[in-house]
Amino acid sequence: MKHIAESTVRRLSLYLRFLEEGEARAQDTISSGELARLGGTTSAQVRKDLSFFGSFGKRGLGYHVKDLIEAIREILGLDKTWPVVIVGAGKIGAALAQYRGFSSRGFRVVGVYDRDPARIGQRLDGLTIRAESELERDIAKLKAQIAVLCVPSEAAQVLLDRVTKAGIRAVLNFAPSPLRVPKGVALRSVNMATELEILTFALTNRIEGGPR
Amino acid sequence: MKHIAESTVRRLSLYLRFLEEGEARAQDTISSGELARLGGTTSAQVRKDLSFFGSFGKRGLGYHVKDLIEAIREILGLDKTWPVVIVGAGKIGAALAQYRGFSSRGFRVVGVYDRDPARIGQRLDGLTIRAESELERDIAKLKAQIAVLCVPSEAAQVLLDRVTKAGIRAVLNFAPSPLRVPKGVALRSVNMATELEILTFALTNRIEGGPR
DNA sequence: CCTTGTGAATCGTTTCACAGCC
DNA sequence: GGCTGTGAAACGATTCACAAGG
Repeated sequence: MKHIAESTVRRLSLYLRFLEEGEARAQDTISSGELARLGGTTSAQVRKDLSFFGSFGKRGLGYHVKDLIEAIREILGLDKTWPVVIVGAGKIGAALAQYRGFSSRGFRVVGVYDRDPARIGQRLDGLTIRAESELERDIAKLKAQIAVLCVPSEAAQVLLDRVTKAGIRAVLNFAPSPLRVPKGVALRSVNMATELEILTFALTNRIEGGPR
Repeated sequence: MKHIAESTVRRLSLYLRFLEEGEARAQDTISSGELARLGGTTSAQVRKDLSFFGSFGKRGLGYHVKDLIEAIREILGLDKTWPVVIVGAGKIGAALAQYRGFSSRGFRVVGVYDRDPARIGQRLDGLTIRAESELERDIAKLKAQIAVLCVPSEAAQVLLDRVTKAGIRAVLNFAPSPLRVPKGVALRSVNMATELEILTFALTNRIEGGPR
């Protein structure tokens, strides 16, 4: 398959949200123009994004909402439930472990891990915080392929190496340090300070910060 | 000034981090090649990024670490302290209110707000959670220009409208719904589910793409 | 008419390559 | 010799515009 830009995938995720809202309102079909208006893009962009993966629409009519939802779910790999482990049960890790937005979209947090004995054994929304030493065994047992890293910078690379050796193939990192991943492992990093800095750049340069 | 790409600003934020690490190790100068290696990009990219804003290097030598730190801080608007208000003191809002990565980089959380009477008055790391009704008065009094939105989707647009009317000019949004901002207000949204979906897309579509 | 799907054109970003300076 | 700064070339993403189908 051709290479797909990250921006395309991000927009597909957005379209999916609008489609689900449409489905909830019993909307039957939707045009590329309407999706574009909702998503702040152009109809040509919507059609191009979808056309990478197939022909889902009907000329003169638009896209059938339910069919397109199913198609995009399959494209994004959301047609199954993904077990996710959260590494680090500090403030951010604990918040994410209880975040409803994950479970409502095909992700299931199956484990939360920390090295601090004071935290191990505490309960978070139906999950018990476990010792970091259990990570390897649990990842194998639970067949988890996705990890969310919420540990301090100093620990991030070591833990990333450990979880990828144990079978994790995708990592969402919240530590504010750049990480190296083995080939074949997907990595995304969210750096809160960088996000704020993009805003202060916009403020000091009086530029508009576009939607992401 | 010419339009600067978001990717450029993001890289500047990254370079700044490496430069600060270099400064801590008493490193005097750094080349574009070294910055590139650290940041996973190319030396030409580093030089191009910097050249949008001026000539900071010396040919044959590289960049003086301290000077470049100062220059990038000024470019990003980090040469002053920005008061930030956090709207919504749920799990994510509370975690961010206590996040050390903000305060260590020129951001000062000056207020945390919630509408839930059970939360109002609770203390978070030296701050007292205040009533959402105080937002307008406090934003004016504290001259805050940046808000971090950590409220449920349904409330996000209403609160965004309120804070922008009160003087906020940049918003970092964690609610998973698209928002509209008035002209002249910068907005960035971080959607945790979308980040995970980009990862599941990568996992699902790893057809070709090299040996493992 | 309406709207999709898509080659072609445009626009923006990254990489190349080298002149200029330390 | 080493490294920056920068036009030019290459690459990639978005927008245009239109043929084709409901």
